[in-house]
Amino acid sequence: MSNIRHALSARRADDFAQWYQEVISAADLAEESGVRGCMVIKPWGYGIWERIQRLLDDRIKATGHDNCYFPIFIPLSNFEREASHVEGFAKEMAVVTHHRLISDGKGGLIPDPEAKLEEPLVVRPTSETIIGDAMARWVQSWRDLPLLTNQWANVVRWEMRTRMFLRTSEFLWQEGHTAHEDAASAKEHTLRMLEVYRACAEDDLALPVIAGEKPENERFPGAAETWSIEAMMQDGKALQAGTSHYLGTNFAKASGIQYQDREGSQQFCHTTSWGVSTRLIGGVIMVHGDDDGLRVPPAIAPHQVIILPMLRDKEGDEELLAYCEKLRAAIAATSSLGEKTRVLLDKKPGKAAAKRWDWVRKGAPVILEIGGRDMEGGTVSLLRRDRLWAENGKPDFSTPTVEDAASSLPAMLEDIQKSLFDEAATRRDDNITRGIADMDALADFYSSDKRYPGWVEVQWSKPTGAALDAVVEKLKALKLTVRNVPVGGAVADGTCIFTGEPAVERIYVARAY
RNA sequence: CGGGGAGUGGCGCAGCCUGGUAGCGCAUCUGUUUUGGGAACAGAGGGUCGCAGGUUCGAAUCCUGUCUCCCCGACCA
Repeated sequence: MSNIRHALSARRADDFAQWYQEVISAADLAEESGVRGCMVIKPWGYGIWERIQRLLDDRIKATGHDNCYFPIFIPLSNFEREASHVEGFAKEMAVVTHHRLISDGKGGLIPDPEAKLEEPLVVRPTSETIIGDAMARWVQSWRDLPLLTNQWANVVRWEMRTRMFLRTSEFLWQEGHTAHEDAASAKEHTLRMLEVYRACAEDDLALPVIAGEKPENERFPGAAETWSIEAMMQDGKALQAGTSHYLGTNFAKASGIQYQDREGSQQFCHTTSWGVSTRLIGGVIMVHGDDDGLRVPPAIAPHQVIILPMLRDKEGDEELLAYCEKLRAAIAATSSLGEKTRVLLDKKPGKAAAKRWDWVRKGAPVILEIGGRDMEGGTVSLLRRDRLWAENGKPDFSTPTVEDAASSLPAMLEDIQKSLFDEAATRRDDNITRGIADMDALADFYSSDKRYPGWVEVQWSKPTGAALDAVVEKLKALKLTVRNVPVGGAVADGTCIFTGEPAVERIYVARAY
């Protein structure tokens, strides 16, 4: 429909990167801060994060974890303990070296040379080492295990190239840290939390994901196994939306997390860690956004229903507002998706028709416009954000009675939640290609189209070490990466696309964020 | 961190080459007329041109440095 007047100026199909940025500003999610790589998360964006937090926190607590809070500063000597961890993060650390400023004599301030810290503090890029320190104190006996903790925090990684929500120098996340008696129980827990992430992504954020194990070269620094959930964006690229790590005894040995077992001998714990971040919001944008802005899945929408009275600055406005308030209360008394329906009566001055587009861009799931004639007829003008346009190229309003609107909203919100997921899942499934059996075909596939053709499932022999490095190089030439080996994926029955050896498993390769 | 591009009222831009202390559109405010739908007209407010130095009688404009953003690359749970 070329006659549709969209709410954004950028089009997904023309310039996905520019469109992404326009959604963030048009939906009022976040803005630049003036500090490199750091953003201000605005109320609508932060409200979405709070919803994600609430729902995920419930899931984390339901699996037996307690929340804690650890310091943002980690003593350098503490951070140094795990060698591969250091190697992985050393290049992107913020370091605190002074604790006082003095005048530079020119009206400015400089760190006081007299106030240099004896031991620098690093700003946490993740908290394995400092939490490991605590675990070493907290765990004495097998009776203390498993130790299941989580924290909600900010972390800092000095990234070379940043993008709002997807990769920022400072970001908000949740990091779970657990200690277990043995490898089997720690691995089991790693997968349990991966499943929690899958459920949260799919059921709460309506993001279809593929859960699986990352290849050796993509492991978290210091991990024995890294698992991820991967989501497909509308440009066909993959986004790692969450990770869960089995850390073996690497951090236990580095931090001295030991316990006395049932036989009375000292054992090292097997630990896990897992996290998801504000990057999820970037995923929601790139999966559910359209040419009119964001579409927020109802489960994570700060406001699910917006009531817009068509005020005219005349007598009658008060009566209209009272009518709207009554409807607001009726909707607020209903439950949707297992919680009280979140409805906002937007009384802000201004024309309803103009305010409507602000809420369209923000992606509120349902907008109810109510004018004098609606009030007389006992109806509302209802707009579903997931089905915005009618055949005639105009907003597709329906006009149920107020009673029907209020009573049908819970089911409608559930339907929107489901339809956003189904739309994304269909798109993902349509863009996974199978049956490519050699590198030439793979290269052709990814060079045949200007747009990203999505993901490809290939079979491989699971090379390690130098052989894996060679595979990574081959893929890199095509700007591709191995995403993961899906949990419960079909068994291999062919030869490795990279080495020609018998394949042992099927993997997804894709371009990625 | 390398290559390229850009920073001028809230947003999007022109002006810069050929120095003479800012302009357009949208938005905002006021008024009028309208209004079942992303209003029209008129008027008004708002910017020391990212920041710091330098050249000059005079700098948005020229020079140097620096910060931030965007794209590509390298890097990256």
